[in-house]
Amino acid sequence: MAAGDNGGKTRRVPTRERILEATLVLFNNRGPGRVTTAEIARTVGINEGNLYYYFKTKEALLEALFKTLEEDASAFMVESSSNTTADPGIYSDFMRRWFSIIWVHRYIFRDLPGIIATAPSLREPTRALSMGMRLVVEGMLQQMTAANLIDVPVDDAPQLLANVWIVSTYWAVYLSLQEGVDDLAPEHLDWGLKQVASLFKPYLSELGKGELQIMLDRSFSSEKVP
Amino acid sequence: MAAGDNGGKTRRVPTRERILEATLVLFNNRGPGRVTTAEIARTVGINEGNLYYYFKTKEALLEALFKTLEEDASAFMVESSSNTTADPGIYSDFMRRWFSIIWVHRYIFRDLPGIIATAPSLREPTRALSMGMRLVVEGMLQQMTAANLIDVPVDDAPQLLANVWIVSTYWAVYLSLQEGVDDLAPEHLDWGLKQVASLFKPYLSELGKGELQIMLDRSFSSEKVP
DNA sequence: GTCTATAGCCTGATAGAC
DNA sequence: GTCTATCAGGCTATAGAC
Repeated sequence: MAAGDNGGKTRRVPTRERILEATLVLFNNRGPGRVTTAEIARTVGINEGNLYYYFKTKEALLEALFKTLEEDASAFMVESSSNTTADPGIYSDFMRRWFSIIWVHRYIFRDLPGIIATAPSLREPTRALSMGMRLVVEGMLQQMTAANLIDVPVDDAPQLLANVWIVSTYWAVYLSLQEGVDDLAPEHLDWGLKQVASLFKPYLSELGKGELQIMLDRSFSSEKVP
Repeated sequence: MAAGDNGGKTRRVPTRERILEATLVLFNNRGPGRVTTAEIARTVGINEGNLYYYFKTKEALLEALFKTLEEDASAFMVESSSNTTADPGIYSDFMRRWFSIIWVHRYIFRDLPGIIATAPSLREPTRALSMGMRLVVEGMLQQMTAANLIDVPVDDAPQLLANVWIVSTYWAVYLSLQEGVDDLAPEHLDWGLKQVASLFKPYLSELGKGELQIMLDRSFSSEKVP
């Protein structure tokens, strides 16, 4: 076995990726504004100059991280919109997956105006993401309507869609304030999911209510969330 | 007329107050993290050292500003909970006033975790404020229920209350992203009010729906908002 | 191509002299 | 009430080792 060959035993994670992973954790904990490049380097276990080798600026780091969100989100959107099965369970899965994505990239939503201020290049991409998600939720609503799971008056739909976005992105911040939760743990996803579900609840049919219960019973807490 | 005497013509605003006013504007525009003490001093038209004379640290400035929010909020809470009239219009007024307060102090809610990080002394007060408001909204709900304006199942109430808080504090951030609104103008209050109202809408009685319409018709845009 | 060591530059909060 | 000095810390950059 040659030197440098690891025989498929210890797949060495490339430094670039390790940087992105560590940065994501740090950002999620304290927000980009309160994390220094020195700290990132220290956490990864590399030199600050080496960090510079991969990402010339902090903005470049933010952009690279945002790209991973975009990848997660667009993969998700494609799957969601291509769905045609009649199984009502997909709506539960839909919400749960979207919630996981939000959770993983939650630093973004903590102070969006602040992030855009330091990385103006992210302004349009964030808007596009938000618009895209709105369309997906809209499509989901239409399918649910067709499946007799829900009935939302046309007049109420726009506000409902906006509220879904607001609550699904800001429940984490609310929790940290109201409940005094500092380190948001995966089990709090349950709480957030319930909040978003409650927005739909008044409009659900009996069938829809049963489906909702199924979703809430599959607790996040019992799963491994990355 | 003696020097320094202004003859009651130009009531001189104390420097301390001018600092607080200017800081509020700056914070609302860009968030405390992106406003420097130097800029505050420049805006007020005083020296940075003079600013230091009134507020030893940036944290002290945040605390003083928060106190003004507390004053607004507690005055509001007292009035709200002491109300006993049967006029359904008070619920409209209630929401409109609370919304005004949120608007005036909106910098607080932009990155609450960040603010608490730089001013840990605000941790408990912010929690207390949130809890207090929850109680007030809860009381309002009970009154509305008694007045046959609304009927919220007991199971739904907790989530509804949390969503009211989340949407009423984060609609502004949503707007700046989704609509690309940078400088949030008072007329956007209408939009936010509609969002919060839509949370109650499915639970309203016919009487309640009429009342809701009255509230929305009194547009913020046509008023002077401080 | 990957990484370390170190330094320069700049901003911003604080403090004490006036 | 004002001005200037100090001090810390963060981001960026370069030279050179592996």
